[in-house]
Amino acid sequence: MKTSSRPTLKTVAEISGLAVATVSRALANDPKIAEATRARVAKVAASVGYVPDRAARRLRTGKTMVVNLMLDPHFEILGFGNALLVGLTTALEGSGYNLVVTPHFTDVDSLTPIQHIVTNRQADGVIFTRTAPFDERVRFLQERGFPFVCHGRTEFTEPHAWVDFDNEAFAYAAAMRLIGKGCRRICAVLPPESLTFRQHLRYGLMRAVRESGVDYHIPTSITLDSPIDAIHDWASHIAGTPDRPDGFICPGEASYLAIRNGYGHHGYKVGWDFHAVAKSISGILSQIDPETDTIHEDVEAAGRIMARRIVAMLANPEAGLSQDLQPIDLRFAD
Amino acid sequence: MKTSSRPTLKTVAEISGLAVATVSRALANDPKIAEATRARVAKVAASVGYVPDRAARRLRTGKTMVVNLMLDPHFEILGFGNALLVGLTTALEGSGYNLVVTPHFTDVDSLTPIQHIVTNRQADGVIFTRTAPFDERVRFLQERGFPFVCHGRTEFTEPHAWVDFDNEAFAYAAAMRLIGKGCRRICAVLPPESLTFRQHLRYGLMRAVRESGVDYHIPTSITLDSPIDAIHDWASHIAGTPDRPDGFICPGEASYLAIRNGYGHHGYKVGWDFHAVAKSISGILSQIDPETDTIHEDVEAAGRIMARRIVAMLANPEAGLSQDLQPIDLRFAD
DNA sequence: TGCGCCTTTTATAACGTTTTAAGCATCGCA
DNA sequence: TGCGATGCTTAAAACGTTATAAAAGGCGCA
Repeated sequence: MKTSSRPTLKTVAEISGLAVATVSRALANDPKIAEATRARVAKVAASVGYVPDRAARRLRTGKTMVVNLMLDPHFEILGFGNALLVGLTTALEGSGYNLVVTPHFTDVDSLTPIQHIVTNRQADGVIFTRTAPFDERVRFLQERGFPFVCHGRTEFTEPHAWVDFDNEAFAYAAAMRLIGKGCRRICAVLPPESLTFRQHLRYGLMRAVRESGVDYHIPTSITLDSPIDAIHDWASHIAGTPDRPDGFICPGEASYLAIRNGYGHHGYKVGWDFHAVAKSISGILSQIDPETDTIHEDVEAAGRIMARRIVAMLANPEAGLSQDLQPIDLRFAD
Repeated sequence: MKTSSRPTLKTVAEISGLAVATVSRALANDPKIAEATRARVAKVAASVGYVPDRAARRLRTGKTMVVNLMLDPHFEILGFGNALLVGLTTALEGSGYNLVVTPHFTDVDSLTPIQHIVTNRQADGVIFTRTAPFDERVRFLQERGFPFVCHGRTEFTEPHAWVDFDNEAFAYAAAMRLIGKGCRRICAVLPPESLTFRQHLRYGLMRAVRESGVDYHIPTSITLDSPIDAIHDWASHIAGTPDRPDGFICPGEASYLAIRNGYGHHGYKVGWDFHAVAKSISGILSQIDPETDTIHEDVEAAGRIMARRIVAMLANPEAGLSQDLQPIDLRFAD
């Protein structure tokens, strides 16, 4: 009758005059428990506001009911970690799973925090971004049979669950758009070699180049991960060269701005003296340069999908590997 | 000798030939355990890679070792949730506390998720943002004696832990800067009445107005939370009126852009036909309009501080209420 | 009546920890 | 020799679950 502490199975059992075990199984909807009993127990449980103890469950069953998001503080501040998080948390809401967020630095020590989670059973599943072609996290989790969904693909032959934006289609569409506007030399700022989607973007660009015979350029001194000032300076420099690109594919909002301003230094105006197609993530670009062509990547949706995927995998370990390529969403002015 | 499953106290006990209880207390550095034994146990534990089971501990002690961040999906996508998250997770790293992120909609149902956490012991402490003058979350947590740190202050007399940016100083400094540039009518886009920092900003503006005798305007039809298009349209409209403001205080990056573009519609150029001081959060503005004056709010630092605060409060419940006003950081061009 | 066979319920034992109270030496001291 | 301290260790219980195995009750049927 301890009214102050929160109700447990025992509380419900005493009230309903049943054994703890019976209550437990009734709440689990075990068909071996009489229908009437189940209903009665459910009512009592609801009336006292019983909610199962996560720790006790976890201790007993070994299931943590936790999904771990590993996020890289280096890149996710200006990146899309936030929208991803919103998608993840909202989709996880009501699933019983908690999302715990752990920092980990993709470049320096990609594996250790994940190993820790796996070997010490800190979560039932893991989610991460910035996937590499031969990502050691993927390799490790696969060989340990630990559930995970990553944002981005790998080049492993063994299939695994992932969600990805169709960057190949993005780059191709962007390039074709630029070509349609009369661009003769197209430049794409790409992510570093270490990330898989660099290749996807490159393929998209190359396909367009091949089909149209236009010239192209891929900078080697900077990447999407470069400090924004570095991209700016590079753009400003190349704008002064005779073979400066007249069309840009910017797979990120910051890189677009840096390039637009770098060119601006030389008096070149976007939409007039050169063109650009940018990937839109936050949607802020439509405020800054409404006339610039963008293709939207819905990162929040990606988060929702990833959350649903991991929950499905955890509910049913036999669930087939889900692979989800988000189609591009063209938002060109006309 | 089960080599496959992870080591427990029992494992360590068997190896070292001691009782489980002894090992537990040795690892807790209980002085009642002989120094030599403690050392030996520590060595064995380390050698087998023992790491205590969170669930068992939580069940036994009642401490969840979880800090819950409630984030509002409505506002944190374009807001500063991400930087906050980075600050929180990095500062929590190694503290033993996990950060779990829960969505909750500040406007519609601010309290329910928090009540759930408190009454069902889902976390040891709570962190949230967008604090209201008489925030019901603060009231609830205070009367339940549940540890929390919020971003932003309240108007309650009872003190509580918070971390906040000095918005009063920001608004004052911004206004003075605008006045120094010759502005005659200063406008500040403020957050909705429901948020405490609206008043701080207003006080800062009013102080500058009083001291300098300049004219001012506070829009009533839009707030910082308005859709960016609404702000844009409002700016575009007011730019066409005879008493349009010639100086803007923008406590957010998006609002700055919306205003700058709204005025741009009428051919008014920022830095020439009107001036603005914006709060810089992501730092992106220095790319977009390098010449515009900004004052930086270091949200990541706020996150770090909040994390450290809550950990301190949890370690020592007697710890005084910590209140932390982040000073402004002027970054004016000259 | 007695036996087996359902259906429904329950006692018990774990899961890995911390804590309480008790145990066991050893020692000083009478 | 006995006896209380002292210093260290430990057995056992508890936290709230779930799973296993067994018990209880009712019913049909010989």
